[in-house]
Amino acid sequence: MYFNIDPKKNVPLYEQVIHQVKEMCAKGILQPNEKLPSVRELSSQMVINPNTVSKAYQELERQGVIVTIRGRGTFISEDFTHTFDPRLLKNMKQSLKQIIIDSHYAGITKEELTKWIEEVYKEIGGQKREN
Amino acid sequence: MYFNIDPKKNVPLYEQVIHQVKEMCAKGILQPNEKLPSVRELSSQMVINPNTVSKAYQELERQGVIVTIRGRGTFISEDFTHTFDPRLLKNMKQSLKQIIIDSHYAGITKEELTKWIEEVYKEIGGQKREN
Amino acid sequence: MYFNIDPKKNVPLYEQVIHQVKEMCAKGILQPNEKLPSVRELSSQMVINPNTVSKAYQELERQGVIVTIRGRGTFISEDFTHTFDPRLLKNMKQSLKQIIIDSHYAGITKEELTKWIEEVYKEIGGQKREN
Amino acid sequence: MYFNIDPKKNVPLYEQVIHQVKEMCAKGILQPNEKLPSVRELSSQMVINPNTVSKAYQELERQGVIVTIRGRGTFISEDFTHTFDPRLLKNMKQSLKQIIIDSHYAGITKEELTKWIEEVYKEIGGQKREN
DNA sequence: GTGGTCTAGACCACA
DNA sequence: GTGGTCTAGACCACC
Repeated sequence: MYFNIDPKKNVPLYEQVIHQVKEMCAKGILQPNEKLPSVRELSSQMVINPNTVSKAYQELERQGVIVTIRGRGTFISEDFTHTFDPRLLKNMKQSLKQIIIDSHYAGITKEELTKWIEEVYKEIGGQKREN
Repeated sequence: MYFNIDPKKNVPLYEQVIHQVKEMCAKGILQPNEKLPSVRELSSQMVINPNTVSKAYQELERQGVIVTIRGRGTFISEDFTHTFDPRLLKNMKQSLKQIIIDSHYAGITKEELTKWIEEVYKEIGGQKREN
Repeated sequence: MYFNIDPKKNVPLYEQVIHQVKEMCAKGILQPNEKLPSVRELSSQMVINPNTVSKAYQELERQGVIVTIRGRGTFISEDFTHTFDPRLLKNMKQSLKQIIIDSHYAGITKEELTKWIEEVYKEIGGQKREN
Repeated sequence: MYFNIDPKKNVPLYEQVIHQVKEMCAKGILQPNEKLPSVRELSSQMVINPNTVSKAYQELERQGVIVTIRGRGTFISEDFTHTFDPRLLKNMKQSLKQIIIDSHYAGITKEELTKWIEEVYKEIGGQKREN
């Protein structure tokens, strides 16, 4: 459980935590039913405010990525169900488009970008969550 | 020159303007040396504050997308030169990774995502900026 | 942390702030990782509008001189990396040429001007930033 | 008489004209008593507004670089006398300091900067105005 | 507490 | 007419 958090980035800390957890799940580093560190543990380990970790956990739970069982702790959820939110899809599509355009302005060719994407899928490929 | 701005989105207004201009340039709707609407014009057209448009224009100029000529107005740059900023590249790569993971969680397959990307490139394909 | 701002000068206030911060960094008065006064603090201290300070800070961050950490404040960067922007170089060269010509018109000899330059380098010499 | 004017620069056009004239004088391209093109001539040659040229000429005359003789035209002044304006000196010194600091941030060493200065003096060296 | 965004409205320099 | 700067004051997200 190593977290890579950079307060200098303009991405909010709590979002970085969310991203990290989701990434580790996708890569299979975190397995379903696995226990996550407590809010206090994680916050002291990362040297950030407990509220920040708490907020991240809440959002992760809202997204169905984790579940907290009162008195027992927080766990990776066993049964992740995709939620087809059309607005979410639209947003992702738009973000993707924006990145493509920006990369285009930065001189990145379609081939390079495709290579990047391949790399990401390779990292998470063997551990595809298919439930 | 139709702009689509949504004040309800959590993306800042001025960034939305930036995105739109860059997208229109990439698609060829805006051609090099073409005049953009004046700050006041665009702001009244979009029903937003002139300062907001101004901020967007200034950032676009910083990125080299447009040039402003004193007392005359703002124009699409004719000579866009890519700047290889390693930090920028890293950020884009990370954003891309995040979108892929999020899309993965939303149940989007690699094939679907690749299709999306193809679509974007098709839109901007014929008008590739090649300087 | 004493700032000298002159609203009567034709140099914009926010640029004066930028210059001052960069000068203090170069002289070693401000050290890497040191915290800068908050936007509100500095603005009330200088009796200028917070937005003006904010604009200066944002530009300084863009230049890599400072970093802002969300909810914590702004700090002098610890790792300043030079960016070789050819346009920037050209501009500086031209400004320099102009000053030399103007000083020439004002009757300043090459020797005097060289002495001025020596003085500036002496001020910042011992504290050279060597990222 | 070739003028190099770039409306895209953030330096006002009329200042660019002033700079050019002064530079050409310093280099000896323009000699004392030499006639300058009329406002109309120059403005049409440069494709800029006559008012802009006029403003430049007025400022040049104020600085004593040129003289206009009603009905005859505008000429490079024969007897240029240095004006020791302490405020002007202070401003130049400050501008110089700022350029040095900025160049320092851009990774330019003292040696490089000195070389730049040498080059400028070499250009204007043989034609030093000493009256 | 921090900075970021936005608005409204003013003034100025430039062309 | 153009964009640039500055102020005053508001609201928000983040920590």
